[in-house]
This record gives sequence, C-alpha cells and structure tokens, in this order.
Amino acid sequence: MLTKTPRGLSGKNHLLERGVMLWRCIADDFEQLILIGKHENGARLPAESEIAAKYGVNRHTVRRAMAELGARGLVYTERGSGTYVKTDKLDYRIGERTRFSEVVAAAGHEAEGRLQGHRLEPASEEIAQRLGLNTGDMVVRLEIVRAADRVPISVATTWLSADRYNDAAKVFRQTRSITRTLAHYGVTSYRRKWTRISAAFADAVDAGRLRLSVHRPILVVESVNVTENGEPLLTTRGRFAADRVALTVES
Amino acid sequence: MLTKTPRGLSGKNHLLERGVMLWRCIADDFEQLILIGKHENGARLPAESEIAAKYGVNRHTVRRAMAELGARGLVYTERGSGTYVKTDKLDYRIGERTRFSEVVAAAGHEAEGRLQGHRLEPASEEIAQRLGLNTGDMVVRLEIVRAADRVPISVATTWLSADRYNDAAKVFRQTRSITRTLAHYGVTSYRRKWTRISAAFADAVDAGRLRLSVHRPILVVESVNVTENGEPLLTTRGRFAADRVALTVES
DNA sequence: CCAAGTTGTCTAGTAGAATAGACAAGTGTG
DNA sequence: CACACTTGTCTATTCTACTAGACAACTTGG
Repeated sequence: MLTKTPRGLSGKNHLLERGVMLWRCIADDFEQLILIGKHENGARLPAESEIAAKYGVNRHTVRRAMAELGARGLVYTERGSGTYVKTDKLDYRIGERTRFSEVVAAAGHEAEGRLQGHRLEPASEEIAQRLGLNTGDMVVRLEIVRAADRVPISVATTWLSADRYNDAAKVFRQTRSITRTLAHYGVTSYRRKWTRISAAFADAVDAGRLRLSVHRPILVVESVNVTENGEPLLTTRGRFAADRVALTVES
Repeated sequence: MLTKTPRGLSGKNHLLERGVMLWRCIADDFEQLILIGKHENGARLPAESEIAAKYGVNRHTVRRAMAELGARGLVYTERGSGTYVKTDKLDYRIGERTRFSEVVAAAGHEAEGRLQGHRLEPASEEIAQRLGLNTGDMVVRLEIVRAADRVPISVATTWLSADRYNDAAKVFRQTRSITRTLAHYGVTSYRRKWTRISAAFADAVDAGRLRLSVHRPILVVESVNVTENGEPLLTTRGRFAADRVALTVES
C-alpha cells in the first residue's frame, strides 16, 4: 500500500501561503535567494529533481516554478545541462535618438513590442502641455510592452495627438514599432527633447505585465519627443523593471 | 447559445496575479481598502452578490474571500444581514502578571492557545543569559499560537530550562496554558521582570500562523519572567499582529 | 563513444478552484 | 405579518494544480 501524498509540502518547508499556488511560492523563494545573492550570476541551480526532493514536491511543480523565474528574466535553462542564474542587466542607453529595438539588438538580443491596449482620451493638463495642445484635446494613448528575448523589459504609455495620429494603434499593430508607425505618417526623423527619470514600486497591473512581483522597484522614465523642427510629437511614460535594466544617460 | 465564461476576471479588473487564487486576490484587495480606511470600522460591506458582480466572479468565490478576511480578523458576518468591518484592536495590557487568557477573557472574547511545535535545543548566548544558564545548556523551546475568538492574535516562542521543565511541551498540550503548565511543576506564582517591544515585518512562517499577509507589520515583545524569588523562569519572544492588538504597558 | 546526469515531453489520475443554479434560513422594514 | 434582501448550504460541472511514472533528447566528462 502506497502512502497517499496529501498534496502540499511534506512537513518542514513552510513557505506555503494560503491561496497561493505551490509553484509560485517556490518561484518567489528562489527569487529571494537570487536577489539576496545566495545564487550568484551564472551559477547553476540544483537539478530539478534535487530541488523537488528538497521541497518535497513533484518535479513538474519545480519546472513550473523555473518557467516562472525564466519569464521574470532571472534564469535561463539549457537542455541536458541545467538552469542558470542570469542577473545581468540590459544596458539601456538613453540619448536623443534612442530606439528600443536598436538598443536590444545592439546587446545581442531579440526585440519584441506588443500593443496591450489603446484608447482615445482627452488630454490631461500635463499631457496637453507636453504636446503643445489644450487640456481636453483628444489624444491617442498606447500601452506597449517591450521584451528582449521574451523577457519583458518595459511597459510604456505613449500619447500622440489624435488630430494627426488617429489610427496609430492600428498602424502599430502592423508595424510593431513606434519609429515605423510614425514613418507611416510621413515622420521620418524625430529626437528626444527631454527625459525625466524617477523610481517607484510596481502596481498590480504593471507587475503583471512585466512579470514582476508586486512591490519590486521600477524605473519610471518620462520623455517628450519632437520632430526635427522642434514640434512636439509624442510623450511617453515608461516603466522599466529595475532588476533587468540599467539606464545610461548620454550627456 | 450561452457565452462561455473563460474562468477568471472579465476584463477591467486586473487584480489577478499569476499563481494566486482569485479569492485570495479579492481578499487582499479588500484588506487594502479596509486598512486604507475606505471601509470604516463597523461599516457594512456590499452584499456578496453585489461584490461578485463588481469583480465579475461567482458569489462562491466572494464568499471564500470573505471567509479569509474573517480568519484575518478584519471582518465578521451576520446571517441575513451582511458582512461588517471590524478593525478595533484588542487591548493587550502588559504588566507584571499578564496572562493571555485573562486579557482576552476580560475583553469578552474566547481565548485559545495551541502548541504548534517544540524541541530541545542548546541555549544561544542571548537565551542563556536571560535564563541565567551557560551558553549551550539545553532548553525547551515551545511555539505557541494564541487566538481570541478563533482569530490568531500572537505567536510566541517560549524558552524554559530543560533541566527542570523537560516535559513542558507534553504538559502544555494537556493544560493549554503556560500558567497551568508551570503549576504542574509546582510553580504557583511568577512575574514579569522586563519587557522589550519592537516592530518588524512578518516573515512567511509567522504570517502563515497569524493568518496575515507577508510583510504586514508585527509587534515583537521579548520578556523574561521570574519566580517570586527573582529566579529566571522563562523567556519569550512573542510576535503580535499589529493590526489586531494594541499593547498597553503599565507604568 | 559510452554512461551518467539533466532537461523536455507525454499520459494519466486526484484534489481543489471556480462556475452555475437553486433553495433554506435569517434579518429588517413597512 | 408579508416581503425584499442577505447569508448559508447543497448539487453538479468544468478547468487547473499537483502528483506519478516513463521515456526521449541533450550535455558533459571520462
């Protein structure tokens, strides 16, 4: 007769939280260990079977946890070899002509931008001022998640004048790039006018999109881009996962 | 043809976190709202069906969330009437002869103490000093969770000299009280020598035992109790859910 | 190349989370 | 009292988390 396994941790490992999946608890536990420095960058984690034994769970559960850590950008896995810690940050260089895809490509990664949502809305006082419009003028708002090698790096809100860029969302869906979207409207060149950087904590929505735990630190980057003539073109509010990116500002 | 419901939140409510049950997310959301003061003490929460509609979930799911809030001591439910916010704190008076059961009974609640674990261990330098022993002398360590009306109030670690109170755990299991356990050894009277209070955040283990979210504040109360002769008897390290207790120190 | 060790994938079964609907039991109001 | 509203409990169904075991695909070191 087999001893029935009562679903859950077998005794001494109490990282179990009510209402939270086992794999999530294990993933969070490893995130802590990695961020604390208990597992150094590049180090190999124990084999899945070993981890499973240590936590007293099935290997599949550990695999789910590792997949989560992979999605958070903390580890990568090599078949037949093992799972390795990856805490090096992407160097995101901010200059007058920063283009996400170029930054990521230069670092040898695969860039991806996905439109998560969009809407027409009246400009707030802040946004109107940045774009040289009147408060209440309609603007297009885009929510874009950017990833490098499938790991989410930033989520950015972009506002454009609805007057000229009414269908920006539709165009972005096809071109998958702000630069190419603007090109579609005949804007071939633009540059950053100013950038403001601050820090905050991820709220639930951003944490979900960035695949972060809530309350991990994020970098908030606000900027205004203008045409070559200096005409306001778009303004953005990007949130970067501080654990995955180092911002470099060119002076 | 019915529109199938794809399990999960229907669109606009993004409090969903990967790997966390729906009811848990809703419970955490309400905890926030209550602690922020959005729902005042004594106020009635919306009806379950109303909440369910607002979150776009089934009423059963809301009921689970409410049960969780009840277990956390934030809310109580009256059949046919509604669910009410309860953020008043238990006044825990600390004096020379504080007894948990007396404090709770005086406040008109039902006291309960449960032994969660125990072991023999060598005394750390700190513990040995408090008990007037030598570092490394064996001590009995008890982990006790105390609750009022089924709501966990504190978890306390108690150390006694193993020399004299070797079977303390067994006795406590029967008597369910430190006072009665000591009486079993012939100690009929004891008093508090000193108390030290500090604040911290709940770790995963304590959070689980206190039914708190991790990283909610706790009060840490360390004390040494002595016999009438002034002989060290036991020392404790209690962690109180700061949201449920106000400590009053007699001067 | 071989063998040991590691990750990837598949099938299958059990328990729990969430859904849906219905009705009983209780409260409060006119 | 009668009625509207609220919580409590039950049944049934679907989907997912977790467990279990087996085997393929791959890497590494001798």
